[in-house]
Amino acid sequence: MRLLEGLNPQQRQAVTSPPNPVLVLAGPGSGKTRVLTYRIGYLMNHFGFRPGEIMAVTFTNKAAREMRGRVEALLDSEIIGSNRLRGMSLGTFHAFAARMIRRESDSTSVNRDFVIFDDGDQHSLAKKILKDMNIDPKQISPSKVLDVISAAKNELISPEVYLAGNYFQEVVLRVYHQYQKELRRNNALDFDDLLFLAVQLLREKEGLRQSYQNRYQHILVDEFQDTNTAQYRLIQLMTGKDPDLFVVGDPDQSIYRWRGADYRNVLRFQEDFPQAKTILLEQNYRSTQNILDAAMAVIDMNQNRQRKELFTQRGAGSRITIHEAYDEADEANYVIERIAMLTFNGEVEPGDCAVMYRTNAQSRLLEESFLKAGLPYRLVGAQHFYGRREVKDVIAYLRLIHNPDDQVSLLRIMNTPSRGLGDKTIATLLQVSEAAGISPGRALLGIAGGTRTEILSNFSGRAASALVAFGKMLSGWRSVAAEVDLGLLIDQVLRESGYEAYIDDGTEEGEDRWANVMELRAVAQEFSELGMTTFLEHVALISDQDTLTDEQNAPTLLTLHAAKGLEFPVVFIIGLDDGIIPHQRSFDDPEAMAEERRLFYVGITRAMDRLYLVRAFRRRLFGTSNVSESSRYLYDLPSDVLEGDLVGFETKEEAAYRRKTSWAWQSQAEELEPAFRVGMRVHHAKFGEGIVMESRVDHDEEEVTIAFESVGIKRLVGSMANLEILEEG
DNA sequence: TAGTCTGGGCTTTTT
DNA sequence: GCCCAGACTA
Repeated sequence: MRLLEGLNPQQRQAVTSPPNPVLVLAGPGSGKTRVLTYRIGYLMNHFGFRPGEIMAVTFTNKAAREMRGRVEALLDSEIIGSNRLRGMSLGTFHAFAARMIRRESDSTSVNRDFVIFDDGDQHSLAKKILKDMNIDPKQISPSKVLDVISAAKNELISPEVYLAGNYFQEVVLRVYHQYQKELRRNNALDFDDLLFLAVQLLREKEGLRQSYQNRYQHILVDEFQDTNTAQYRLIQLMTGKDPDLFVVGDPDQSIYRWRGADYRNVLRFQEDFPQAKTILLEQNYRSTQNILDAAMAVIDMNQNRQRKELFTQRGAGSRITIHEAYDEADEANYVIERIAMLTFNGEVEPGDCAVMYRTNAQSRLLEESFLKAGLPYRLVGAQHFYGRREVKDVIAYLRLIHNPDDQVSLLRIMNTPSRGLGDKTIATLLQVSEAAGISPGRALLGIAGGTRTEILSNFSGRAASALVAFGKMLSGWRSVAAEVDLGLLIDQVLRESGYEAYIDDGTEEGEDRWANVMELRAVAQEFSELGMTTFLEHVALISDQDTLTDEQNAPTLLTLHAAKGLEFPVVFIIGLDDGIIPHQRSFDDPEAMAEERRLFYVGITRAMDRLYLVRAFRRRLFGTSNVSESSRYLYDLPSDVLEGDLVGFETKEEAAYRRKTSWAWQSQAEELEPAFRVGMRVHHAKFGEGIVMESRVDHDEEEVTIAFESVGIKRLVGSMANLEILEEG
């Protein structure tokens, strides 16, 4: 069969397995997407299954899109023939669950217009609940509580069965109850609810379960190591007596434990399906052998794992460069210089390069250096498009039009832009609508329609007319929403709400914001035919990765987490200092430490040709600059695949000695003799007289902290400030 | 009701 | 050192 020609023996074995449970342990770059797509093709082509009988689940929209494209290409190609993809379920767990719930909404606590609450919505809800319970959010943070609630939901623990063992958990339990109640009142679900509810539906409704089991004869799961209990259960409930389950994953790349993912589901799978065949994919098509050797040396230090011997036919390739910069600014500059050099020689394109880091905060200096050098870059994550205030505002307007019970959206935009509906008016509205047993959004509509005069009587003249005006606006939008397409609706909302004037205020920032709103409008326009429900679901389930495009030929900046699943010819991993990689927060938890190692492994294995591991001798953390230690992982790398200034010339002990004496840097950056001492009286042209509180020599600058009599404490650069010493102190 | 001040906290964030 | 949220003030 020609379909199988391009596959290696292990891939072929996986693709052609009889329709029984199969577990594919796929090393990085081993062609796992290829195996999945070919498996789908083989199921149809060889076994003759219809696309409607097949379900393939991924974790990200991007992965789903990619797989769809590749299956389509395979089907379109001469290998298989005509396009027969119609009817196949191919998407994320959450999208699949949302569709099921929408269809079965009659048996749930929400109706089919439900909205999906994102992190921000969840946060404001949790905060409100804590406030209502008279709990200081500084004592117990809403996000911590939400984390625990999320973890419970991932483990399929409802508030009814949640067991509280201490005061904090008591609070969690009470918030959890209230939180679910509020979600219901908002006709909303959070991400975790989607999975939980889908599991509940399948569990409780035998007919439904039967029909799903009958429909989906073949289930394929990508990134299986990232499944949580709810997702595992969902898959289990979907498989009938004679399951054909094809799961692909790599426990070594499990980096989302803290989100409930449990790579032990791989072991559970082997227990639950003892007949399952396990296939190892070890041949790598991405990286050079040096990179693979480094990766294996790192990951092999983890215990209790199935080892994979990664190999490639690409040859040894370049050595891995280890570089120690002086400090984080120097680190950023090194990366940019290197990229400039590589691209100048024409060896690589700027877009071939990626810079990876452990924490988002590390991107700032990189960005600054890129800007200073006048070079473009692409940043993944952080303030992504759909997280921007103006985008969320407009979406909130749409959500409210779609679902007037959505109180979180209402509160977000009710007075944005300000229209005379202050805190007091809003608080009263919430109170009286609750007393009337309706949502505040419905109350507003009632007021505007003149049917709720008793509610209106609670407000003074000015507030009342503002409420009526807003209610009329909302009800007007609701009636046109059914008639005009999304783009026109958005235009009308922006105009009538005053949002256009509010955001496009003539400043440069305002222009940017307005451009974002127009961008959103363009996306909405594309959804005009599919409708508001689909559009809102799309924006709720979208992620950072989805907005990553290849348009711009520029280096990519991203976290190690965001890098999973991607590959680049040239990779820089920065911040290889103990405390950053591995992160100090993980130090006291062996499981977390194992995950840090996997994270580094993921980073290494993104590189195709060149890998740079960079660290800083000095690093500023929480404001103070400290001498930092090399990441412990650097010592695990085999020296014969390395080159650079940290290789071969020192052991751990020598490194420790060097740090203590810091001789290495004294030659490069001559330590400045401090000119100012604590207690000195000084005079400054503008600030007048003051006393030196602190003086710190950092690299080639002296930073002096001075308490001025007139303006208070200022921090100045000694050589620049033109300070006159009045008294030696 | 909007701008300014202060204090705490600070990892990752597929959906 | 920097950002965000909530308090405070004009």
